[in-house]
Amino acid sequence: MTRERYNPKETEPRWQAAWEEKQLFSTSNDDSRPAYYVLEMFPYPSGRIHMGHVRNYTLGDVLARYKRAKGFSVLHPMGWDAFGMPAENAAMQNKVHPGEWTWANIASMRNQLKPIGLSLDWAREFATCDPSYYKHQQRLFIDFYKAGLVDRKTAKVNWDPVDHTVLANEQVIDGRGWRSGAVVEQRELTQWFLRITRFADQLDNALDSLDRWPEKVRTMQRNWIGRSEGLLVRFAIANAAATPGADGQRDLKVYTTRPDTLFGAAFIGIAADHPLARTLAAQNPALASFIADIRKTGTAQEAIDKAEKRGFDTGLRVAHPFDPDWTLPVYVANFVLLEYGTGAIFGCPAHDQRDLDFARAYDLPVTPVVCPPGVEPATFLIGDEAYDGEGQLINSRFLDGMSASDAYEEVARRLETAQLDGAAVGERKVNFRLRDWGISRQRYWGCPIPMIHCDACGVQPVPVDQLPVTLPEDVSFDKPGNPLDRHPTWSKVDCPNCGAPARRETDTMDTFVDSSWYFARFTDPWNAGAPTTATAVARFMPVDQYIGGVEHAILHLLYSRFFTRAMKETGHVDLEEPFTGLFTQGMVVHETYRDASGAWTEPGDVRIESSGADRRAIHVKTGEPVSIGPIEKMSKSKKNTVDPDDIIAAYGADTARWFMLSDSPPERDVIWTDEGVQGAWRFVQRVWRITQEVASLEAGSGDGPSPVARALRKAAHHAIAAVSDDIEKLRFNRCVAQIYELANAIQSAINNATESGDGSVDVVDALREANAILIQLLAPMMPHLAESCWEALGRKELVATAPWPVHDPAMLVEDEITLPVQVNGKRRADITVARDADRATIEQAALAEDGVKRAIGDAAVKKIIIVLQRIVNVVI
RNA sequence: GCGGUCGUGGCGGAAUGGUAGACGCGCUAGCUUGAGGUGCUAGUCCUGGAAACGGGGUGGAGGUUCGAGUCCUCUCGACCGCACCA
Repeated sequence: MTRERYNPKETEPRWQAAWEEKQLFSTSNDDSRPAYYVLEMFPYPSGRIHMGHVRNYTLGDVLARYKRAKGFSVLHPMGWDAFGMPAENAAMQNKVHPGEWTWANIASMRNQLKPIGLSLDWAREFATCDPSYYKHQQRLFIDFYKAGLVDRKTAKVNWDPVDHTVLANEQVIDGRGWRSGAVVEQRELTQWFLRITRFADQLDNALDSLDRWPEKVRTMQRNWIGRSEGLLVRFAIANAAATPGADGQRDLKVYTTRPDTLFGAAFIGIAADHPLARTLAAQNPALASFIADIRKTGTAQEAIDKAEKRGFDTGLRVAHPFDPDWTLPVYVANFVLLEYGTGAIFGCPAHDQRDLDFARAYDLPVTPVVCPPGVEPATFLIGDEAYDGEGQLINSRFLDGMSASDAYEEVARRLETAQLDGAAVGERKVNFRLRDWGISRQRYWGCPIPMIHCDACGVQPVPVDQLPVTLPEDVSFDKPGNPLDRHPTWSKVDCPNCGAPARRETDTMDTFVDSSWYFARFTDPWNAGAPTTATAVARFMPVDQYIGGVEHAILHLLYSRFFTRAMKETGHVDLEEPFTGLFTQGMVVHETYRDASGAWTEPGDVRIESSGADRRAIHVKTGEPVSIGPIEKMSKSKKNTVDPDDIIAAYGADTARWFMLSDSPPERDVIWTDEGVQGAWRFVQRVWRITQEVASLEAGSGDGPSPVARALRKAAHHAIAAVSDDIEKLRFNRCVAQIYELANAIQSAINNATESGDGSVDVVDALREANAILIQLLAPMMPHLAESCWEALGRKELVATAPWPVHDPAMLVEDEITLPVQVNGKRRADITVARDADRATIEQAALAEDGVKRAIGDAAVKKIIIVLQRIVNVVI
């Protein structure tokens, strides 16, 4: 029989309008049902949605729709991470105001997003560049400031002398500004910092509790925080008077995680920027020129990799803490970092590779003090490799014979009690790699830092009732630098304290600040008086499932975790961890194509021909062969992008969503292929056809129970259980497989019924039930098709409002089960027995099988292992 | 160098320690349909055999176990992250 094909172009907008009209996805803050918060990382409004967005939002949407059907009040919002540099670059290139550009992009991206059919609560939409949002961010900043969580200090920054702005480390490529190409300078600037280090220990410890986060992300954060336990040791300076520039210097503080190796010390290294190095250099031209020289070696990673260990003997000597007569030379060394620890180290060449390289270059003694297990101490020598493992202490006086960890404790204990100038020589110290978060940016298109500089009163926060500090509209981008800085009037303001003329802060905030609390704002974006509403936060936070790309594994997620703690401390939320569940999805990738001249060729211009195992690509216009290149992340430069608009126009949103979900596990990359999309398209049509056939079936003769019907019901209820479980675990590719299996089962039952004429009442009933279940199970993934099918089944309400089907456990229980029978672990036969058959019955049945008899042959049966309802293994 | 993830058909991928390869793509054959992205049926890990029925098989080598893709040890390879952090 002929049926009309399913036409998404007609149905998809219709169902979207129906959902909209009934406001199905707007979430009330007063709802007695349990809440569930699904959030995908909000997009930067670049102007176009790409396939990565479609994948990200589809994953979240499946979960949102499923949880809604399970009876939760689901919060699933969308907004825009709308501040940032691209808007300013566009302003410079096209003479369009960053705000205008951004809002136009938001409008067009919203229009692209809507046809995907996502169940989003658009009533909560906001953009971070809107003063109604950043007003509250300024309030948070001031509250943090008052709580001592904000710091203003000088810091070394990457300065682009052409663009007149600070660059983030990742914006410096081979020592040059990524945009201007100018050689980046290191400058000391006074900057605003958020004191993330105050929470370093908490941020590290709490990672253990985030058991619904990928292990990988937790490890990355742990490394980034870089907690280490060690000892601060003060070395007395032995010859201050004899060293020009060292007058008054009494001690030098060093941080070490290996106090056990103290007797292997050969030298002290200090950073080029260490205060002591500076004072010494002021009296020592040779040292000054050495420092200037090593500063020149680039900051680029490659340069650091290749840099040789270099040092300069300052002439200064310090005394060993356990032996005042033993002095160590103090070097300025290029591999010692000022930013970590105290900016000074003691070098133990035998047990640290860097120190060893240095010692070899400057001919310093290499004394092994930790002997590896099983090695004779007398013969233990260090060659080109330092030994950093455990072992027994040697050449270490009172430590000799101890294990390294006991020696660590012994040294720490002794130095904690030893005195130098009235203070302890040693102090246990937990150190972190994590630095405070510098948020000052010399840019226009960001959230203004709400501070005022007064000559008399110093730095003053803007009074809260004067917020927001809005960005001026009349700015120009024809010159490099920060337009706020050169605006004639904007920065002029009266000091809130004394009323004298003062100056606004013209730096704006790093855009990572904007995204560090937006998830909390979504719980009540209507609150004009405060950033958050306690009841709304309590209702929805933390986010139950957060979904986004792994590229934000460190910065965004760590900043958000910090912000949540800071907001707790300032009374804006009552929780510490913002995201209990985190999922990092893979990228959308595609084959690349190049024509004969080597030019990248778009997938739309390529036709793939295959015969057998051969795949060849041909240019559709020229007919010339095209070479198929590696599969890579979709990018404009390689022209291997597929435009969501085109796909939706050709196949509809459901096909695109289904394919995204079906082909790969969500955490892995998915390869976009035209064949795959067509397969998804065929399945859409197939579901539609099946539904129409089932809907038109008329119950024939026969009213007894049918085994066909029973098998179908089992398949359907099994699918309910499996799909539900897989959605909970975000294993959508397995859901898809389950749904295919159910569709196949329905298909064969239909064929069976129509061919044999066995359309008994029971079979038709079972078909209708299974078909309804099929539609409901795929509804979270292909919501439009599901509505159309639901309607075809004669249902009056929307499937989007239908409760999730519940499986009947009785349907999953088999009366008879088929057990594989192995002989010595190899399967030789199957037996079918009653579900509750006892061991003796099973054993008898197993040994009666021909295949089993043949495999046993003349051998004696040693043992028979029977795992009930699983397997039988005969051991011979 | 350090840390993490992962190696399964032609491809994407399934397998609470219990029948390896579900499901899809592709391919093969037959039927159907036929002007515009068809549909249905059967087959598709390798290998011997007409078949029945065998042999082998989850990067490699060992081990634990009645039984290993799964657990353990070593090893090879790929990808990702960090990288002079004392």
